[in-house]
Amino acid sequence: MNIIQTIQRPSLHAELVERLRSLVIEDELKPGEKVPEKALCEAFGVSRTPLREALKVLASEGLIVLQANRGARVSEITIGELDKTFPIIAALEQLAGELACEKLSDAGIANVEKRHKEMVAAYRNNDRHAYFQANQAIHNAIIAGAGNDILETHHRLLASRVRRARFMVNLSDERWAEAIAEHEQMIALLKARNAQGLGALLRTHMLNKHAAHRKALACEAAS
Amino acid sequence: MNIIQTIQRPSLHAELVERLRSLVIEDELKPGEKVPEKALCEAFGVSRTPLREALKVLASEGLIVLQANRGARVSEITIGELDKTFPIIAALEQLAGELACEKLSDAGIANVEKRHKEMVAAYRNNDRHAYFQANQAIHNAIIAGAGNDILETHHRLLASRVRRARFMVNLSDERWAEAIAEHEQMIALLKARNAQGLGALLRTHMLNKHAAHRKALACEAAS
DNA sequence: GAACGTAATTCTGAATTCATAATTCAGTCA
DNA sequence: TGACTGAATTATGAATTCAGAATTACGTTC
Repeated sequence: MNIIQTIQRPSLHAELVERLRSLVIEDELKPGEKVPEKALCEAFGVSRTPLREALKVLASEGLIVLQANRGARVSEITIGELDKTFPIIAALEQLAGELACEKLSDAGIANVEKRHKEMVAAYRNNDRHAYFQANQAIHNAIIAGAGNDILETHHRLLASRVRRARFMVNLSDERWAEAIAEHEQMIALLKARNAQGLGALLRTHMLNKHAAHRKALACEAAS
Repeated sequence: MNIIQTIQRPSLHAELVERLRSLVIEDELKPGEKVPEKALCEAFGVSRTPLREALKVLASEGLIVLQANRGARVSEITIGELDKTFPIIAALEQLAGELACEKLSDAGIANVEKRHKEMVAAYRNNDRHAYFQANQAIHNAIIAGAGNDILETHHRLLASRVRRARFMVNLSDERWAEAIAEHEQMIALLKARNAQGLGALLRTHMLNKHAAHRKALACEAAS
């Protein structure tokens, strides 16, 4: 009787955590905005209990902040927060890169390379959205390739806080080109199974991304 | 009017998260054990609602696992989990070491050194408990010294999952001596403000600790 | 007309209640 | 005796209710 899979109907609160997280990450709920408890309950067709349970989880992840007796607000993403978060993501990606070099199968590497080609194509077509998607997919594939779900979880938590920043910045063309070049190198190092090299590159790649974001934000603040 | 601090009476659920986390980390609730919802409610004198909210948060941290319609259990800490967690902690401590070298004040370094001397004293007296405390304090001081609260949070989450392993292992005398030597080096590098060096040492220190834990666990499993 | 004080309303945190799923246990039959 | 069935009990997930805090609306006073 191992054929039949166990039926799993996810609990309401787990479902709500996912849905709400998406709302925040996809910028449907904007930073600083109050989380409309009642409206969300009606929208999702659930009572307040599971929704509030979900809010507590999101708060522990740092995506929202709870104010005593004043409900929840979507966390503001400040430059200071970016400065704290990017280096951590960089450190985790370094580790992921080292592990992925050892653990990723040849098929897995081929998959990364395929994504990379999609990304380059998107770059050539000036399609920022597709570029972003492919870029995301590559990083996720490497993280997943590390075969460490705890690492993956923490990376996802941190990345989700920073991802919203993409709504705020427009990266320069130079940085875009530079990023492509770094990705080219990544593929090469991955194919060569150069763990230390890939780890180091992923770290600097992320720190470069951080610098680019900082610069873009400073420009926008000035204008 | 910046003098008066805002009065903060922590919400029940926040309080409960802390208390329950302690119960798990201090091994009052043992891995695999069912979390007795009703009993805890009575013990803390609260209703199920805030307690269950706290359980959801703890579950998202990975300290407990929720089984649909079958309540919560304290997560088992497996060797596989240690293998996944230690490298991540090592990577974060590396980063923390690099940052602390730059940001820690001279007074902060002096504090770390003081803790270190306490630790050596505990080592000489063969007082494992005091040693453990001082060791903990040193690592926490370095993490805090990095001045990155997000890094601190994630480190704490990961460390709490591994800390319970200390109830399972008895480290060898050789490893103990080795750890002391590594700590001596740490102080030296910190004083020299050698960021790269300290970072690298913290990482290998943590990986050595991992290896020691692995070895001790393997011995116990064999016996 | 602006500032303050008070009442009404809304919202939040937590307790309670309710429906349902899981577990336990007694009874039946092989 | 032992395995299976089904009722009784218990525990869980979620809705509802309730008390109290915060916000808003309104009236009063200067």
